[in-house]
Amino acid sequence: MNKNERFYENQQCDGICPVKKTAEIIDGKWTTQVIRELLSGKKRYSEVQRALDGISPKVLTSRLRMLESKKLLTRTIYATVPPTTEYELTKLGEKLELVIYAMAKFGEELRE
Amino acid sequence: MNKNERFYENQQCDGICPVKKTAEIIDGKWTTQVIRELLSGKKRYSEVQRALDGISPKVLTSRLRMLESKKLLTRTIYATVPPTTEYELTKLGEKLELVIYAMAKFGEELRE
DNA sequence: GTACGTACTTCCTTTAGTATAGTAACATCC
DNA sequence: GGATGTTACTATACTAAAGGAAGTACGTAC
Repeated sequence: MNKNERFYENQQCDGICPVKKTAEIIDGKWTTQVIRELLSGKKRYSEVQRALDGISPKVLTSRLRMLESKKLLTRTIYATVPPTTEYELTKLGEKLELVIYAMAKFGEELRE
Repeated sequence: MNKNERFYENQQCDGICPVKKTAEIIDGKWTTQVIRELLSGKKRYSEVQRALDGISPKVLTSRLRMLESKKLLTRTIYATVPPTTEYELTKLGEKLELVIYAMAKFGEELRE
């Protein structure tokens, strides 16, 4: 980390700061958890919904659509009956694993 | 990352998930930026306010108090005139650097 | 006595999230 | 053959939280 110890200084955050851009993506109560679910492989809408106990369909749909619009995941609809939809992280979206991983490691430090 | 490749799986997120705990801390438009400012050393209230263009005093105060209550930073008031307050990350708070660093790296990938 | 700096607080609006109900298309149960 | 179930949503109504604009209290300097 030494060679990057000054990455967080002001001048690097003029205009649009990379930290801010990432913060805007992972902002909200559920976004990180949706991403975490998809890190273990593509999943259907209902699978994500069941895994994230308590998320409302409105919020889940809005988070998935937001991530799709940012090219972090793809949405594939299958014309089965009833129709199913699969969500899968893109290569870009998979790079969020490093962020989620850092968050998980920090979260473990918080046990008291 | 191989030895930890399954860190994000469900069973590790039963109860209170570490990712969720970290997400609750860094949630919001300004929290990560406040932390980033303090990563380069202790700062006064007004210094943080000037660095984060557009933040309202109410939001800044609430973020700083929240971080203080979670033991991520300390607040020291000096009886000068006018009084000054210094905010400094604790050892625990400094560990957020790894999270912010991962966020910065990801944010750089988003340039298009 | 008015203007300034610091560290806030109060008020109000906007946004995020919750809860619940409903839709379309078919398949199976009774 | 009508009722019920499944999937992936959409719609509506409500509440709680976040955030922005503006004001406050305390003193110094001039």
